[in-house]
Amino acid sequence: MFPPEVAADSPLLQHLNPEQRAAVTLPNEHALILAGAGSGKTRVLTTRIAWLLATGQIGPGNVLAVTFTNKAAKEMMTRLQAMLPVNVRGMWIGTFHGLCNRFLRAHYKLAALPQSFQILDTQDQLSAIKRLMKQHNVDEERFPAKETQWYIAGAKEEGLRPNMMETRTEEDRRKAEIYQLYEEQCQREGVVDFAELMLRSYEVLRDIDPIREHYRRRFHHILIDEFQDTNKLQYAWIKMFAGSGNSVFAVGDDDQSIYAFRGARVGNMADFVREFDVRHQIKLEQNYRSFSNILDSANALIAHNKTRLGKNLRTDQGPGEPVRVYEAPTDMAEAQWMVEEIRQLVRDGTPRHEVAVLYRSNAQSRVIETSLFNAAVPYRVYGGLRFFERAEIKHALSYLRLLENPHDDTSFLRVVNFPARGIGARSVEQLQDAARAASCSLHDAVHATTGKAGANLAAFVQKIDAMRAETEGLTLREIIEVMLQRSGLVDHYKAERDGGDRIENLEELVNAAESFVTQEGFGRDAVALPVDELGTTLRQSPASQGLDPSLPEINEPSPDYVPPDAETGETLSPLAAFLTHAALESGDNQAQAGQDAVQLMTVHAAKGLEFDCVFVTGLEEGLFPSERSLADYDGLEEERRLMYVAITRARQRLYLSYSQTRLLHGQTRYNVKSRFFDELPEAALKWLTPKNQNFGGSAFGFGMGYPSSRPSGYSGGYGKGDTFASPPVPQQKATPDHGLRPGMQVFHAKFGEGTVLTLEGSGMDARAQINFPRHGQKWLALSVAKLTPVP
DNA sequence: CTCCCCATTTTTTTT
DNA sequence: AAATGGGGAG
Repeated sequence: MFPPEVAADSPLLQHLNPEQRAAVTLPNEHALILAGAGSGKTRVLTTRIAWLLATGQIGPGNVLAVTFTNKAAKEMMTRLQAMLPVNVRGMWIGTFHGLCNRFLRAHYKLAALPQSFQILDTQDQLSAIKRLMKQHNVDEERFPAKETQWYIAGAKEEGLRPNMMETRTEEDRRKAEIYQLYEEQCQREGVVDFAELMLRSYEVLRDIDPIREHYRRRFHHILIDEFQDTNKLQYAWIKMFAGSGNSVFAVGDDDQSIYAFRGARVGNMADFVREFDVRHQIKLEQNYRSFSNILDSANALIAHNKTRLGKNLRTDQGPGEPVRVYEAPTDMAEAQWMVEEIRQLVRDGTPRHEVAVLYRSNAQSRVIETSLFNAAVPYRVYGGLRFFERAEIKHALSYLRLLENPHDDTSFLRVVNFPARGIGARSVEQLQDAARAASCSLHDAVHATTGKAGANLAAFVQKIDAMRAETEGLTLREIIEVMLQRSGLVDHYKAERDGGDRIENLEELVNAAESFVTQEGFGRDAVALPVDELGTTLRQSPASQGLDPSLPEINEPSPDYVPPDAETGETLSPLAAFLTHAALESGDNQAQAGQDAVQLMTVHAAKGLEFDCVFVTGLEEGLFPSERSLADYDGLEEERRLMYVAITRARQRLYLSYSQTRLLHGQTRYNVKSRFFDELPEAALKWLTPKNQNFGGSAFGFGMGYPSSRPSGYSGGYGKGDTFASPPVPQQKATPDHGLRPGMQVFHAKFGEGTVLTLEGSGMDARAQINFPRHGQKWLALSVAKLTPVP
């Protein structure tokens, strides 16, 4: 082991600025790195690990690195792998939940879980709660299942068990009681929810001294990404690992804390500094992403927040282009303008995937999609259903889970009558009664049922059991293929009108399993890693750690590798491992990846990403900031941070737009521009409206003058014979009877000749937006204004 | 058991 | 406007 100074010129440190280098080479003490947007946060984190390994200070087994998302974990491993010939697979790098899963599999006995416990995702949890409440006659009016779910998850994230819940009112007592029953049900069925993964691990660490001590001896360095997003339980969990002699390296940005609504506590940063007596705080303020007009806007905006640790981004890049601001009369016009702008960007050479359209809420994507679609601009929407959350996939997974564990009642109920096999609510109810009476699983209770219903149930159970026998010893791929056929899922979807997509997804499931087997090494050459007395994997002896080039190359990092049982060497079946993988990593959102497409997503989803050109849309009071956040001050500050995140996504060009009116919940809402505009530096902005409209020459305003491929022009619906059937095509109202069309020349007594831009409303409410060359753009009520068409 | 109609409800999301 | 969920009818 050599002192850090010796390696000060290490190639690892070459491309780091002084602050980054300082962070990477910090001594073994607790540290907080305040990493602004685009300041090279991931790079510092990964290089820190590489540095610790390369200088021989520690071995791969001594690192615990935690992230929130699988994507971040994977990226960390891939980058680390690129820096050092180290086996990242044996290292504890992963998501909070992934690592907890690994921990619980290793210590499943101490955690009082079956080795092959399965994980309930949010959907599963909700249906488990509904089932439980029904069974115990809980009034769903008084205790909606969703709220109960929220209550339970919230409690667990605070580290609270049912007996620790507040029971001052009758209602509190009832809720705690339901929570208790839920816990018992999960335990009985051998399943855990996401929060339980964390809480259970935490409790094992807290209560079992040798385990805690073992891990404390082992993990010399604990690194946490996105620390500002940790909740109370996650922070407590980290504290369990941080014994004397260990150092916690927390990286975060309080200005990018946008998940308070789901329990994240920015306060953890201050608590960490206080409780760990953190002496090393490093701010990474050098931004490598954006030009200064963009950064100045971000800085000026976020300066309006009162509760900040304080940080200001700077860049060496010049001012760059101004931030462009656009005001549209309607949400459709906003979208139309944006599409035109995007087409121009693409013509000027910007790749489409470098253009992002951000919005506050998912509902806003529809109008934008329509415009993009009508203009035939390829786009990709992030968000919505993920692969493993699709109904047909969940059904398939339920069958697979029943093969693995027949007592998984959630899965049992999901597929007992899917595809339909004559087992209705009544039969299921009877079965549930029988199961409760005998306090056994639904599967085991089937014997007790009688009659025609009983026969159907028996046939179902028999089918599952036969399937289990039949798939014995088969590969994962074969198991899934057999299941798809025997369950009747494929036949069912084949018979369905538009079941084609679903069949495709089911086939995709086979592929997913196949690549899972290859990646995880669950196939032929699965090698059990050596295991120490406590069941944790030890990669190599300390002497050989770190730089051994003879280590085998690993093709793909594996975020959810689980060690085999310490005593028996028993390891998870590929099937059980795959099911865990499916629950922990719900898969990509939408297919059609690879295509060069404009990226549409919420601001939340954009966190951590960057693009050459970014459109932030719908910047209106009530929408962004959202009206639900305006009630309290913290809410507004979080919205502002959200806006900060949005702005800092842009590298070169940033557009901010809003609309005077917007169709929301089927009603036109009139909005004022967002207060955030008042918080941006005027010098960095360029208003495209109203002063600077580009109507000259073409005589067409926004949206007009469409390419000949789409003759219908703006207000798309006026075009007849629309052949673009599938994606979202909004319903357009019938042509109003005032006889005006966008693009028409009209004459007004006072304003003279002008061009009709937009038409709104009908009958007495009909309005037109008209551009008069000498008077600018006007909105006129058609019932009042006297307009004559100019031939 | 299935189908259809009516009523309700709309932030943000990862694991 | 649209999607979801529950209840009632066939």
